[in-house]
Amino acid sequence: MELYHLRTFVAVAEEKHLTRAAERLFTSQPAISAHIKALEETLGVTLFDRTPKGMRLTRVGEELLPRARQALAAASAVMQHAKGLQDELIGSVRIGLNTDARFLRLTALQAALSANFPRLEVSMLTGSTGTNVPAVRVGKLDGAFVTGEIDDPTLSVCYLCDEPLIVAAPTAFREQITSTDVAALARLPWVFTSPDCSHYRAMRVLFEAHCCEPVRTLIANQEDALVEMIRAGVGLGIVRKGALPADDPLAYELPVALAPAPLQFVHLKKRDNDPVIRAVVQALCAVWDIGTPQDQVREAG
Amino acid sequence: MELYHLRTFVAVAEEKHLTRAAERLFTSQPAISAHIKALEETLGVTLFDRTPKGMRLTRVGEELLPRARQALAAASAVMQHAKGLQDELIGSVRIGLNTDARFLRLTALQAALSANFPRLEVSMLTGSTGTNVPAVRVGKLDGAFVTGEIDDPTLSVCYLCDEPLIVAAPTAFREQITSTDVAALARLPWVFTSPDCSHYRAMRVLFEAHCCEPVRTLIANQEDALVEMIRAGVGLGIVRKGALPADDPLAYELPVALAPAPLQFVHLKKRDNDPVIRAVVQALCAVWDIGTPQDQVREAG
DNA sequence: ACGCGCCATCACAATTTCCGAAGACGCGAA
DNA sequence: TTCGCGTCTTCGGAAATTGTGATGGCGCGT
Repeated sequence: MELYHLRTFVAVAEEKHLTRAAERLFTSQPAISAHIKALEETLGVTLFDRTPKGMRLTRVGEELLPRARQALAAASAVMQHAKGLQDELIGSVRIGLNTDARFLRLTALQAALSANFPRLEVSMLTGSTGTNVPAVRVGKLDGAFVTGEIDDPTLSVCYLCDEPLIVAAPTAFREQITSTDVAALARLPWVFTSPDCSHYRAMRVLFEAHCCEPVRTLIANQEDALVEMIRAGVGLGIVRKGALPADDPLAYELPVALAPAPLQFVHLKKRDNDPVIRAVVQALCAVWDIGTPQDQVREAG
Repeated sequence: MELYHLRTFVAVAEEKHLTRAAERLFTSQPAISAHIKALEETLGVTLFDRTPKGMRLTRVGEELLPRARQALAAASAVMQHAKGLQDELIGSVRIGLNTDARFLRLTALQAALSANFPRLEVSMLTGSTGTNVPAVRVGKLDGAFVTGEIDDPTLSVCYLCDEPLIVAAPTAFREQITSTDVAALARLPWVFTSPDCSHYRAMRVLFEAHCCEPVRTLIANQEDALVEMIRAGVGLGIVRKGALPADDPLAYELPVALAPAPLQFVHLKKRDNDPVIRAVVQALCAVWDIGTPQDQVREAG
């Protein structure tokens, strides 16, 4: 028994004629006849009395008709519900973070997403550029914030802004620091970031340009931890300019030129057309006030 | 969208593998794949995430699954209900009567029918042999009691018993009746039945055998009316033996030999295998204590 | 008696569905 | 890394189902 049997059953019961039911269902009268016959055979009952004036429901048919309608309505409800769902974005998205929430404008992102896609569940998961990239690659994250150049052909990258980086020094070091010559600074203790972190790369670029290697004092991979270490006098470090207040009494910025690091959002390139990804990218573009996603998403490498 | 799409959808959702779902549904795996693909296309949504380990329900799929189950259950309810109905006799049957209820053992017939077929609606409609036969022929009655030979190839006849017929005379006529010679009796007034009635034929047979024609005084086509006329002294008449009490003070039986009239039940021959007809015939056989229906139903003519 | 409308049946065509094989892909073990 | 395994998808052709138009039977009304 299939739905078309029931559709035909109901149509014939309502029209009381195979001919009219056939017209209503845009098919031929023999087809309708066959449907009814097949249905009667599989159900093992007679649904209609055949009269010269048409088809009249049997008592059994009368009992079965409302149930057939109910089955059709249930099937229709599936279609209906699907129709309602097909444009709505439903599902979950896991976004990896690589620095603090405020800098990433997460509240605005969340607001934009929940306004446009109220049924999308968003998970913001802390991490770092170094951990986020492989997580996106293996599907543990749907997308992630990263800093610095990404060189992976399987990823799509969406540029958001440039993060200015600075060399920060503890106020306690002020008298030891006689010049901002990099080679001289390299002899002082430095707070490292883990190789995961994008700042690590900036640091390597800086010192490799001057052919020197700083003393590795401590490793921190969380920006606020890094800043705290610097302020506590553990050593110098590279941080986002925004992470260090201008009037901080315990640390200050050294006038060393550092290339800014680009803040970006990455996701698997093969999911470029995934509606969830498009939704997130669209929200990001609104939050960061950049153009249409198409203009901004470019291939990595 | 057809039911098999939903069946496959539910099976795949439960088995989480096209392969296993295919086994469960006794079909091939590409067929299952096509079902899901077609369903997703018609619904306009993605129901499953394809993973190397199998199929995982999408959030949308999860929302749709219970509704799909509901539709299948509703369809199954139609089947179930039909199964329950297919052996039960449902409908109505109209039976024509040709004489009084007690003689036809109607209470016993009704009891037998309602015991075996509680959902069968039985209508007992008064009439006469002459009106019943055409009513059965055109379908106004499903079956009827008739008396006398029926000569219609479209009807099936079920013999029930012989009705003894008698010539009844008013007690007031006793002195006028000097002999039981039919020709002499024919000169007295007679209460006729209508030509519809089976007794009419008996009367014609009687008088034609003696080449005489009685005086037609009155016509009654209801047996109790007939008896009342006779008892009132209107004339002689032919009645069922049981319709005239042996000790009736107003009428008595004349010793005239009359062939008994067979009481029978007739129905359209083409409905021999109609379950409703079979049910009625079966009940009649039980009530009249005759053999199986097959043995008793014989062709008319 | 005839035409009309209804449904059932038939043979054949159109469509759909199904199947087996081959391909793509990710995963895990060697 | 490479191979084998299991998964789903796709493909072409076969099989089954469904649909079509013509035909016939039947009852009814003109």
